[in-house]
Amino acid sequence: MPELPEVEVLIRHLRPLVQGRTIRAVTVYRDRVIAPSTARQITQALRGARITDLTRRGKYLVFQLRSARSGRPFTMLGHLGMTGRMFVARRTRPLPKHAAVVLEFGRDRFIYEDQRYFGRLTLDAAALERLGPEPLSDEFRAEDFGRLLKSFSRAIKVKLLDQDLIAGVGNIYASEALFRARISPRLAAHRLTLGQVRRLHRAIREVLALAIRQGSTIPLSFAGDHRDGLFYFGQAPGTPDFYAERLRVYDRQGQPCPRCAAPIRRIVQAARSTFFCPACQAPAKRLR
DNA sequence: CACCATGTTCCTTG
DNA sequence: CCAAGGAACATGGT
Repeated sequence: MPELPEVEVLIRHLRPLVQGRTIRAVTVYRDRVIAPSTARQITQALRGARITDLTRRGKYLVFQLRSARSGRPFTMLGHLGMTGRMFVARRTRPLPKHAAVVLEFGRDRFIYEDQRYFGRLTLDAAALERLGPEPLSDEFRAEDFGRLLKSFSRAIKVKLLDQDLIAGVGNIYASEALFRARISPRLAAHRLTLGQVRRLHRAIREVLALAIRQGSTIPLSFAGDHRDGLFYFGQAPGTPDFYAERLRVYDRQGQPCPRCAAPIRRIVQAARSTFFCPACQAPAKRLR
């Protein structure tokens, strides 16, 4: 679920459900996800506070709140890690097994659930300061991107995952963007030509924008019983797997490349899988 | 038992 | 301080 497009689709669904709501009580079931905040701190700050807005930055969810006591605005940062989910449900529904934090609104409540607890819901918003440009905004420019890439010898695929360089690209869309740009994932970042940088810059934007569009259009599943319409929860049961279908190379090793029919390959880079077409994304020939 | 998983952070080494 | 490379985090699926 959680790369930039999935988080974007999530906040679009969630914003109208949380905006204007007052938090009556807070329960922290797993301290690790609120670090470095403490349960005491978070409970204190959130009780009585009102959620004024919910936005996205990279893969982070940015909750804007207003304190009950001081009237001051403050920020809470959410991240889904690998397996996190955030949704609003009736208070009467049973909590998921891996509920990490619950915010009570009254009849409804906001639930952050995370099987592996790699995600976050914290008052520490420092992580935002390090993030690179937002890829779908004007601050992401091919010239800057190319200049940045000049200082790294690591493979371009690995650098696409570096949130300091560009915010929001993860393991799936890194492979997808490189495929679209016809660039080898193994090419050293500082060796990209200006033309390749331009193609990659464009491909990143296209891949992410397309995923948001499709994520907003495909039949989504709402809530645990798939009926009460309260939250985004992946795709509806019984519908085709558009999520996998729309990906051209990710998790498709051995299948024919959609462009040239050569078998897609899987390699490991920085301990993560990379998928690519060895023919379409061949490294440039060395002259000698 | 083995390996794999949409992510980030921390540690060591150079 | 910078960059590379790897392990660690925690749980579950195959």
